[in-house]
Amino acid sequence: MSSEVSGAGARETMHERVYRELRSRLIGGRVVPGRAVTLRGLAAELGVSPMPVREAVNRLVAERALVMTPSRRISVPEMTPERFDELITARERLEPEAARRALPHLTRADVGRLGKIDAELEEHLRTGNVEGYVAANHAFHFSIYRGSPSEILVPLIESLWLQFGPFMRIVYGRVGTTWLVDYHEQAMAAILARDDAALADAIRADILDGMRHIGNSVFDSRLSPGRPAASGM
Amino acid sequence: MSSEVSGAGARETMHERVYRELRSRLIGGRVVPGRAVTLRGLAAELGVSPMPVREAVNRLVAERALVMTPSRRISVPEMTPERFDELITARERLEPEAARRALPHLTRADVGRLGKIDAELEEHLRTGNVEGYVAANHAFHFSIYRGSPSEILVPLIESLWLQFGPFMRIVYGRVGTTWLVDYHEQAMAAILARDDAALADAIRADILDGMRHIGNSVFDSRLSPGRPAASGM
DNA sequence: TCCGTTCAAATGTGATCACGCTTTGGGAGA
DNA sequence: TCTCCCAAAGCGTGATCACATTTGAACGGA
Repeated sequence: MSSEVSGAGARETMHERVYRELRSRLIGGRVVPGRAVTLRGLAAELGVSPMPVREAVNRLVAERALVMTPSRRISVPEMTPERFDELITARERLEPEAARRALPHLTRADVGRLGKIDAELEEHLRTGNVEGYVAANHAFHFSIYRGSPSEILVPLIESLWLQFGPFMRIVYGRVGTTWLVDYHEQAMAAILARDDAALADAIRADILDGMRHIGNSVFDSRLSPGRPAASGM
Repeated sequence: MSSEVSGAGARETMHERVYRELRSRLIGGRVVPGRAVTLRGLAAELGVSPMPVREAVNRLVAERALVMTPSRRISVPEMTPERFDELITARERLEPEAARRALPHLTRADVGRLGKIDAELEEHLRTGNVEGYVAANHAFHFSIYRGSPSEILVPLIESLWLQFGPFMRIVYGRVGTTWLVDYHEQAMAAILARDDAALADAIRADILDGMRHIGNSVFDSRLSPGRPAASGM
């Protein structure tokens, strides 16, 4: 009778709270790649003991959202061209399929919500609000994917976004938020038309076009998906 | 100077050892879905304190190889038709791509090794050695995928196999190990021919054919990939 | 015989501490 | 001024304990 009615032992643990906080920072690009983090430091910052932080960080390391150096130090992973290329590929393979599977469950009302999110997204783009844009883009994609209850595909995709997050920050700081080709509207139209192939294509195009644009601007071009850069590193 | 030359702090932690042990049990199907596991129980069984077990189990929960009930009890997840279908889809989307990317790095010597693994695999099939078969099949696929150093795709695929493992045990116990259509030889031929499309097709066929056969025999047929079963649960 | 209550055992969670290793910063020597 | 070295601080790891909650079975009443 404290505050929740759920009753069925659904109380949130502290390490879950910490996990969600760190995750939100990562997806929102509010952490700097390469920066080292420490259990005691995070614990002090979040006002908890090192213990829950340990569990949350361990989980993020397992999801490859954080990395551990050979000397067991924790840090936000740097993006390499190879990693970037693999992430694009994984997104391009999984997200259109997730969208296709969600389509039968998406209603006209869902499209309405997507339209609102997309409007906010463009507003953030106009005002140069990077964090807002990233959050809205995340919301747009996962509002689609989560249409179908998924235990595998959507968590997999979330882990990919988690790995992209810290990189996005750098990217948008560098690229600005200018290009904007609107595959989101194509996606919404495809949902209304119940056309799963068109929806998958719109998602695929959104990923490939956006990511390639970002990758080229950061990694000195010449990074074509499916054909790894032959250079060392 | 103790035993390893690496020197650079590469010593293995206890929770890593526990993680690898549990992981091996899961992939090898040496655990029973639905069975509850406890930290103290595992700790006693493995001769360590509950602490490293806690970290290993948390990691496996993060990878969805174990699940946590709402009342925070740990157990090996049961397979549902929906989960099964999603796992097939994820494998079918990721593994051919991983193979395609590995192809440029695979040598004739690698194919030789694959041939040896495949021979062992068929021997295990003949003698009805389920664990041996599962291990050999795992070795075959990942010997291909790991041709290319991968930080994203291969770990993703490993997590999928981890989720399949406990199910396989039941499956092979029920189906026997009879059907055996050899896409593995097609894969090896494709590697020798440097034909990435053919390699991807062989992997895809191996996955879809094998998995659909298994799924049909366990889930009372009528489960076609990409078209979720409409029944409740 | 069946169902509800109760109570002890067992569970995951979080805190705290000790340990070995790595990092780092300052001082001694050239 | 530069280099080397050593000591102190800081790190992740693992052990142990207290605690709230959950489980499971014995018990008593209908």
